[in-house]
Amino acid sequence: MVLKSQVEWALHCCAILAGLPEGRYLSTKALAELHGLPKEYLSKALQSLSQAGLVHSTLGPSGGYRLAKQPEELTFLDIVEAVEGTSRTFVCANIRANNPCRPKGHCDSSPCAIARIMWEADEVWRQKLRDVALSDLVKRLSRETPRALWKDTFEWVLNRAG
Amino acid sequence: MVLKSQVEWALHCCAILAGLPEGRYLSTKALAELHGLPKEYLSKALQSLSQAGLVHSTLGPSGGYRLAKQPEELTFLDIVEAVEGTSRTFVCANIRANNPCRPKGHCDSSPCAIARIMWEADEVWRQKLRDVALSDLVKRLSRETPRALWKDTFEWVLNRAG
DNA sequence: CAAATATAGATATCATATATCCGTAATTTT
DNA sequence: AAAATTACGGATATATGATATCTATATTTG
Ligand code: FES
Ligand code: FES
Repeated sequence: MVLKSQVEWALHCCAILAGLPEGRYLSTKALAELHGLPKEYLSKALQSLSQAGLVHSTLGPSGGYRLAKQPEELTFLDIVEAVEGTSRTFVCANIRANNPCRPKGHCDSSPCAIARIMWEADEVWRQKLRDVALSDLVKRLSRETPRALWKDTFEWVLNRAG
Repeated sequence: MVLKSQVEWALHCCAILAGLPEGRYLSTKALAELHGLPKEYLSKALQSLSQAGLVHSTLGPSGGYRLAKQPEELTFLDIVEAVEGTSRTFVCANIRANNPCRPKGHCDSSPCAIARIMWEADEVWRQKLRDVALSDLVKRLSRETPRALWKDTFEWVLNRAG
């Protein structure tokens, strides 16, 4: 059970877009080059972000993407779910219903205990991701990235931004 | 990103084995019938439990499986990881290394901030599952299952147990 | 008008989950 | 001793989803 690689891509891209000045846009092509990713496929991830309303896009030359909200208001969970979907990691196939001892016509009222426990674990996972804002990530990255690389990247992005 | 259905199967089977009297064994065939599952494939899940040391098996007629530990000492995480594996849900492909602004020969010391955050979420998920013992599940099930069905199932199992 | 862009749909490829089948060794029952 | 039953491992088949590419279209910039 592994998250799609698009999740990593989306997080990196959002971190870059968070550093973009107001009103500027960065294209799929630039984001793909910056991260060494297949442009066409990365495009799918960005479209997911767009459909989820996390980023805003414009067409034409000098078009591309920018964040639709402030980095403080975008959570990890927003980004992960935009790409990965919101469904739970555990699905209850209700195999308890196959018990041959079961009286015929018996109907289960509530979800079973197993599923509830597994879903609680899913929920703490989600809550943890909800507690981290995109701005928190940017802070950490700016602290951990070598100053020169951070500056060069910022300039590279501004150079490519429409 | 969905857990394999074998995870559900393994949890149900362990819950049944937890009710088995000391020294008795229950076969794959019986467990498959009880849950309406394909015997050959369920066998793979049970083999995973066996390899992880969660259950003990014997060969021959009247052979099968029993728990290798007390239900209080078996956690949800033990069972989930035995079937699903212990790898994390987020894998860092280190695409930050593809940044064209990066000085050549630059080497990353620590894991990146994104991966660390995602792994923290994985860890709270695991911790939540570690906090639930198999005995807790059995308690909940005995409370929520209709008394007659609970009793009939227990008898059915004893009837099939070697 | 020409170039660049996002978007959607179609398609291809690959990995994994799901499922079945068979052979072997061990054990119990007859 | 023979026969039946079982766990186990390996091989194989099928279905589903992830990964990746390609094309066509509409929109915007210059
Ligand atoms: S019946 Fe199996 S997890 Fe709900
Ligand atoms: S470099 Fe992308 S998550 Fe680690």
